[in-house]
Amino acid sequence: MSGREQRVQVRDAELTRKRILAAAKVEFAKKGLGGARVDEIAARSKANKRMIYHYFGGKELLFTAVLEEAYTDIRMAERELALDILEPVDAIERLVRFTWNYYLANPEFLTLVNSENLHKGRHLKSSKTIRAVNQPFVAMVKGILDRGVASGAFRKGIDPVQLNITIAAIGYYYLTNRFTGAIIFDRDLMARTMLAERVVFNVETILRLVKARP
Amino acid sequence: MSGREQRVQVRDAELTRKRILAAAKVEFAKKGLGGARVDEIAARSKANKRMIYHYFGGKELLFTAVLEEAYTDIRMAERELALDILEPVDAIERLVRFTWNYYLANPEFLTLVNSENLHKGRHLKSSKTIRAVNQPFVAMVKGILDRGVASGAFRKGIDPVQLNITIAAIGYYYLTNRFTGAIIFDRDLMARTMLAERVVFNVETILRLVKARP
DNA sequence: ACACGAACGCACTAACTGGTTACTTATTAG
DNA sequence: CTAATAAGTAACCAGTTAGTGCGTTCGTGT
Repeated sequence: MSGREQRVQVRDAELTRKRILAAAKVEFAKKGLGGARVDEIAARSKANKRMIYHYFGGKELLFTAVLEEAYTDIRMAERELALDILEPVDAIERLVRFTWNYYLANPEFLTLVNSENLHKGRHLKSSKTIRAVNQPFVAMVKGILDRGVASGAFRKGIDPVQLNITIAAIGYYYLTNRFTGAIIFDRDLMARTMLAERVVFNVETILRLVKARP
Repeated sequence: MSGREQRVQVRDAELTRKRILAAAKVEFAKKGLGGARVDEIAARSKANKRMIYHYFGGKELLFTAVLEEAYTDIRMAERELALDILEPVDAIERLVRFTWNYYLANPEFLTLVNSENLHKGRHLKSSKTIRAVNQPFVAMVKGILDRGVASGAFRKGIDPVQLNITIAAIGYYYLTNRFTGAIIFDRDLMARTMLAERVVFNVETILRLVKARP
């Protein structure tokens, strides 16, 4: 029982960077870019504030890094769905369910995207990562749509961009606006039954939109 | 030409209050609750900062007042649509178009709602105004749906709350996330042709969802 | 063993920021 | 006309807040 039982200080640049990024994601998601506090991120990550400037260069650059990571994560998860080997109808339904579940499990993603749009996309405008990571996804949805049209399952002339936006919209809006929604509709929108009802409704909405025969 | 050509100081409590409220709406919509600055609101409204505390009691209470006004405005506009005297199908289409146009013409509404949801609906939770102003609207959409089912135009079993949310969602998401959207889809989502395409798509989405026969 | 760069931490600051105090000026009831 | 009240202002304050200067400690290549 010697005196020095203090935590042995281990230096790990990559780990510290990751701790800061994780703490920043939580803080930015909870308070927005304007409301987030650099000191709070430092405290939460158990890193010194000085390290934030060392690794990221400032609050705005840290925010950019958080956004890039968030988009990379969702697109990586989507890639694992392997939608390109499914029947078109199944692929679309799976994408609708996945999108819903991802938003439900990662609500920070929604507030981060909202924050970035409040700031007119300024942080991602020049990001190579974002474009690189999103293009394959958009192309894949177009692929599903084309296969569906070819097989006669889907009707012609659907813009893949509009479809993509709509699939995201019906899940995203319900969840980001769940607080004002609960007040306006006087219901607990996060109750199990309501959530279950919503996915079914969303799948129905999208399938009715794309299917050739109802 | 006597010396005192200075602006004759006119005192008008109601006008000052309105100027503050209008300036606050702009500032909160642009920067969010956390990013908005009380001094900026004072400057923009050409009122003394002290007046903000005099009329509203503080930043958060001012934010609450802005939100209440924003919701009152949209519901007032909706009431003027007189949807209850239209054929169900026309009423729904008109509502979809109105919602889209309102969001397009009043983008502050979108960011204000986003901001309030970032703060978990804390400012509107106890607001009587919000509930009072929204309930007739929700009831009216339910009315349209019931009439449509009765006439055989709409299919049975559609939850009016889910429909309401969906109509808002497909317009709202496209517009609030237009900046990240433009980056991801590499298109100007605000171009005339894209906007026109979107309303058509939205009407199509909702009509396919509610109609009994396609 | 040792030197050197990278990781880390303390303490500070200049500019803010929400809110207030103390005071002046216009309006109006009687 | 005047006293009371409400509208309006300037200056200020205490607490934050993003960002830094500078010194210390650790790990590693030689």
